[in-house]
Amino acid sequence: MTKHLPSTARSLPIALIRAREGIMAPIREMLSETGITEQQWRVLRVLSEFGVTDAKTLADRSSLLFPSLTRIAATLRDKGLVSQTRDDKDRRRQFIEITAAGQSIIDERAARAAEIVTGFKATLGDDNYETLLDLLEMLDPGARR
Amino acid sequence: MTKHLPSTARSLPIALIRAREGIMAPIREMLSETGITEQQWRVLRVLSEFGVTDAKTLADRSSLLFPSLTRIAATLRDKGLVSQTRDDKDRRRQFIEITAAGQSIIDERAARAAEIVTGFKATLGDDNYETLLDLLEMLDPGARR
DNA sequence: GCCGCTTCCTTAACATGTTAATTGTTGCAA
DNA sequence: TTGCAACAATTAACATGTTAAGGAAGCGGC
Repeated sequence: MTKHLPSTARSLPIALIRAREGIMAPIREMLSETGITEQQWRVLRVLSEFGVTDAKTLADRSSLLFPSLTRIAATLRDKGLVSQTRDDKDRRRQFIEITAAGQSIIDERAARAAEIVTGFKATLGDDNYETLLDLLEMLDPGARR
Repeated sequence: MTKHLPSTARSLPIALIRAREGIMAPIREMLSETGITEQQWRVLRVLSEFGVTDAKTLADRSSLLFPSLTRIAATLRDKGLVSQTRDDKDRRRQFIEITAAGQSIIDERAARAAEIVTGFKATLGDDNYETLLDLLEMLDPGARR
């Protein structure tokens, strides 16, 4: 008996990519004027929400692989948007903190970003929006216990 | 009145990334033994489903940007998995076709790939699976009319 | 202390994502 | 036919994704 692959039009990986493309387009447009990338924005968002964070936790919360975070942190540090400090108790570890300049970038765009989110909620409907988040969470290996 | 950003835990872009991560992990594992990447697999899938395809259409159906497709096509050609031919009527255009060797890679993994899809359907439930695809499609700018 | 193991982080190497500039063709209009 | 806009594809430059290897610091047993 043969198993058939789903048509690419109903392929979950492809659907996820396309949805992400649709979501990110307006966000990238918003960020284009700031000179920071989508991932850098994500890191700043997490730092703004949680405060000082060690690198491992930051990578996890930002959904970034460690090598990516290393590069992004260096870029953000060079731009003066975050600061890095070593943990004196465990000198392998590193803490990362958002600077005032970094926080400004978040603050100046928070309203616009919230508008974009509102737009998508309107597109899907509030109920569907929550349903979608729930279903996506079921596919997240980090969220399944 | 201030608009607040959603907590990163309920952020749609981040949820999409994490879901994609969960979906792709077993697929990447399956592909690791073949030496082809997830995107190369996607291109081969589309070519297998639609037959000879011009580059522009192929990029669209594979959800790849043109520069990425250029590189991937070159890689696949070097591996002997696709062939490229110029359009004689319009020498700007290019047709791409899967080779027998390329088709073999699809055929040999189709059953395993179908199993993986079945697994996710089981995780979500069939109804939720279809709901998820529908919701994702609503976010795809290419699918909205 | 020494050894080996683990953990946190960095580097390296290659593939892709993203935007912009460039090349080669085509089609059309002055 | 010449000139130019539009189009297909490539190339370039930089950032990130992904995997593997490497380096530095802690940890435990001897």
